[in-house]
Amino acid sequence: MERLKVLVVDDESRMRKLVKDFLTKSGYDVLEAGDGEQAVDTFFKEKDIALVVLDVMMPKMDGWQVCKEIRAFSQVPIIMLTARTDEQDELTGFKLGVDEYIAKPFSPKILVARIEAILRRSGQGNSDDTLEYAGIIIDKVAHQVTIDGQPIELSYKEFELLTYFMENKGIALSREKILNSVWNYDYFGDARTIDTHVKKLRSKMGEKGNIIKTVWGMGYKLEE
Amino acid sequence: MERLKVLVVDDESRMRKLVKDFLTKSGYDVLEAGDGEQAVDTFFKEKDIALVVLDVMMPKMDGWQVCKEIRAFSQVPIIMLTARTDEQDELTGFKLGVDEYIAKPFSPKILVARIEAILRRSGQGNSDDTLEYAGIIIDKVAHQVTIDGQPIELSYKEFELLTYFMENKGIALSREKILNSVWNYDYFGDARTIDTHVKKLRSKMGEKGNIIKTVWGMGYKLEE
DNA sequence: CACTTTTATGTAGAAATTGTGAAAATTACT
DNA sequence: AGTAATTTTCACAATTTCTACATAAAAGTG
Repeated sequence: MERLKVLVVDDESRMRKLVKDFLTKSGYDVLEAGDGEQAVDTFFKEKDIALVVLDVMMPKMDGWQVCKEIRAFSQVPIIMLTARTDEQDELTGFKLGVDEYIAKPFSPKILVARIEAILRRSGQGNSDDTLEYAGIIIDKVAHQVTIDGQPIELSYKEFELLTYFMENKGIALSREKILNSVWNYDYFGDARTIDTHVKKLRSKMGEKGNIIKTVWGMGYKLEE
Repeated sequence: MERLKVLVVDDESRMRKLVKDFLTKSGYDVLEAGDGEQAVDTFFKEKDIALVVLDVMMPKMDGWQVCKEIRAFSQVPIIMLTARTDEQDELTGFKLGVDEYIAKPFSPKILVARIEAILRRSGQGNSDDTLEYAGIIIDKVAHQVTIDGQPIELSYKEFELLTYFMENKGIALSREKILNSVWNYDYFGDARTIDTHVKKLRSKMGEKGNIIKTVWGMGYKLEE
């Protein structure tokens, strides 16, 4: 299991160090940024930051601005730190999609607790863990599929199979290939078991089922 | 190897810059346009744009309109960005021939992934899995043939046969040779079965069918 | 032009492949 | 262990593709 990355943005290096120590001890990988621009740069250079802790008051680019820039591309959870308990700020923050709002000074313990709560809640809401096409949404983390908003129940294999199709839409997949990818490499059974699974998948998918096309003499593919 | 050109259209320059940075890093040549009119101008001035990333909401001319104008002349893949998750929008988009639909905010990583998937699918990706000649495109991976942009349905043997012709265009192929290449070596049936397949191929290819010439007393060839 | 050879085409039956439902085997859950 | 759910196998039906064949059309030959 990989450690989750947290980006800590504050212009005071002492502050960053304190937070970093606590988070590192709690099992996170911590990246630092000393100002807003640096924060945005780091965020988009590193591609899998799980959460951002963001101070409001900073030189060059303040926290609100950083938040906006990040939100234009990402739903990553953001925790805002502010010295003031100004209510107006808090409102602005929620409008921008800030997930939590912690007033300085705060205890590092609380910060860690909040971070863990948020990550648990969002299921480490990495949007790369979802596949979407033609009204079919696959949530790999929750192991859940919805079609046009309606959740459908799939068995493990069915889920794996549909995921494989979605990850390779438009590509004709031979039974051999499917077996090697979805089944374990040590499977030596009948390839026709795929047919059966495709049949069940199609029927469970209702009228969307016909998106899985038969490529005669070859295998199957998910239509584009 | 030449870099593929991607046109990014958005009225926010900050947004364009971020997308551009990512795409440039991923090996694409990025052109920018700040509004719809500029987008259309740029698209038709540059003649080999491989893909367009298009924001819906823009001044002067919105994304749908730009899409229409481009589609009137070109089948270039289009990715639409929209802030709204309005389903109606999505429907309109697909009717206009939008290839992908990404809701803002999104992660640049996803955008790049989608772009690469689309280019790979449309065969423009840097792969030798596609054959192209005279408006006929064979996508070996998808096991799919398009003629002047229109996909046509071929059976397994027909697909193999056309692929063989395309790989040997301009070369007169004896029935013997064709049998040995397209059919299994243990085939001992009538060589005249090729005639039947050629007939079906020609008819399925419509007026492009006559590109397969008869070499009297010898076999067939794909005209060069 | 008559004649031979070769190719084109339509059709029907053969062969191959996939769809389907049910039963058997395996796995997961109390 | 007992039960339910899932996965796999299997047999046969349905479908698609392939091939053979008969006849028509076209091309070459003298």
